[in-house]
Amino acid sequence: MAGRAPTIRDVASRAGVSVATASNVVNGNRPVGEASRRSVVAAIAALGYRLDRSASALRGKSTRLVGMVVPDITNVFFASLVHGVEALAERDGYDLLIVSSSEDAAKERRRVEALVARRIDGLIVVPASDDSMAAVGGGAHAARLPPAVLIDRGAGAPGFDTVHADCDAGGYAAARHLIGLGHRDIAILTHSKRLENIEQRIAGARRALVEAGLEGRERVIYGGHDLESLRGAIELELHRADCPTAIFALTNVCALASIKAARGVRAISSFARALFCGPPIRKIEPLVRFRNAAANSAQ
Amino acid sequence: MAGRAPTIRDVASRAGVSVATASNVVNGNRPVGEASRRSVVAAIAALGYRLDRSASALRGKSTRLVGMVVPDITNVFFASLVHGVEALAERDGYDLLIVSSSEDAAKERRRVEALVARRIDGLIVVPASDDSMAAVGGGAHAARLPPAVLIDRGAGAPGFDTVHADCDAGGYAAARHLIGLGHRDIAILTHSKRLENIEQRIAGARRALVEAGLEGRERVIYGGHDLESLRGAIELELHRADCPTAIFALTNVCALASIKAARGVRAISSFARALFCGPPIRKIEPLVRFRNAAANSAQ
DNA sequence: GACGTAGCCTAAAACGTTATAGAGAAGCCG
DNA sequence: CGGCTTCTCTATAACGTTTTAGGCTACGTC
Repeated sequence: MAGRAPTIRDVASRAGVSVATASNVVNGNRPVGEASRRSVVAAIAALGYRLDRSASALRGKSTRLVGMVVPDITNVFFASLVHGVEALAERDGYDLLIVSSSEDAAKERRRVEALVARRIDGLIVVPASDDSMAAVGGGAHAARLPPAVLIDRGAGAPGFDTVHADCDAGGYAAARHLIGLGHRDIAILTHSKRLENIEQRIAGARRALVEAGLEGRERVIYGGHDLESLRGAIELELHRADCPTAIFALTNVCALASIKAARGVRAISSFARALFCGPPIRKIEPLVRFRNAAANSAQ
Repeated sequence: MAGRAPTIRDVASRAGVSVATASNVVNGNRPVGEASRRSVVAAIAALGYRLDRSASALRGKSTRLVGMVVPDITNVFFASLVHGVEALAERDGYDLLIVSSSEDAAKERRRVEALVARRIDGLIVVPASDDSMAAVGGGAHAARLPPAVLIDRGAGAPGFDTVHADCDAGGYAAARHLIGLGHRDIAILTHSKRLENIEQRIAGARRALVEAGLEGRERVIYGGHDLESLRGAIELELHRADCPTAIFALTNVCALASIKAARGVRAISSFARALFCGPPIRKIEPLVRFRNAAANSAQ
């Protein structure tokens, strides 16, 4: 067995062509004659050659690496974004470097710099706040950013491509829906973070309320980014005598928190209760086991 | 402004030391005298130098890159794993390359090879099947794998470190719990994939049933990996005259499917219904908008 | 004073690839 | 036939870092 992995040099010499030609076969950068191409392909197969992306990244102008920053990979909304990006990246031969900002602008900045140090070809960010990425572009020795696109937040930030939802229209539609169902006391549950995204959803909802003559009747309830603080916040509201009859949850986490809170407030019929509203199952110790490779191989 | 990013050469010459010394200051590889260290640090700050990880990866023996393969990042169980790994990786200065295998062993293999081409320092995999990773190690020109650990599946695979739950004990505990609640007709919902993980959970549950004198009364229901096929499978069961009174859902996705199915089967009281059991809200078009950097900057 | 050792430092050779500049052959046009 | 273009190919210089091998100084010991 060969001690070290074959390099493009080995391929070239076995195929009887220059290193440059071998390289051109591998990455189709420049056209190569049919005869040369064939012998290079054969040599690659015979040696089991694999392009070393580290070297390729250093010398070439592309790393075929895309960086992605999300506030919380555990949130299925962001996970879905990652999923979509990953699929397209794979299709085009890119690999995805995913980092988490934990909704923290400072950490986001640090992580972006780490990605830039990897010479990523492109950057996709769900910013921690609307203006957090603006800071990364500036400064004396600012990280020279690759082409970057902001998703979900920071819509229209100068210097970036952005993709975002029309939150005003969404908020309006959601509120209209609840009003149409006959609700007059609507609570709006959201995270206590100044985000255009959120404010526009609220603005849209308010517009619908005003149109329906319900001006000022909504209550906006703020919680953190975690399920539990949101649940606590909305639960407090649901226990009041004049509790709302509907909740407009501004994000998926808010919706989950609302459902959790509602379960505790009203009775739910027996079958479903047994299934998912019963007393929590005795916490089963995960009983996690570790086995090491040496032991595994020994068997 | 400097046209190109400063290199360690620039740092060294500004600090009046050799490149090797500057490098040693940056990565603490070998001790450096206090005076030299200071002037290097000062030069780094003045120039805004940042280590180029591509070059570092090529020359050095470590890339500070960890690869991670999960079947589906959208599944919150795997997302949580990623979250934990990412946190530790960041703490230790590693970046995480995450790829998705889509529960497909062939794709898993391709993705692992792509990661190896990046010279990752380590590999963490939730295998598509118990033996899918065994194949990657072998072969004539097999990908020379870095230290790798298998999570959740492929427990005890030779050549790998593995981390996994004690599924038999878990299945036993879950079934005991349901039996304790008085259930005699228990359905087991799971994915139709041959996985030790799953089989041991079923075995554990069966053990509990046998102990309770309920031998053979369980029904094992198989669905795919997606919510909808699982929901369809369990719903069929729930509509039978002799429908089970409890479901042991073998994974989180199975549990979600069970809940979805159960909602359609029994009435749920009004308040909760309005919240999350009402007719689905009119699908609100996301109204996604794109804006490009040029336009954003022009404002 | 010779010698060994420890501590700090440097020059230069890698690492495996891609980009550049240009060479040689073949074909076409006047 | 000279000059031009086109096509294929090659030799070689990067890319920015880390590692290797060794050199110099200072210090203690015999």
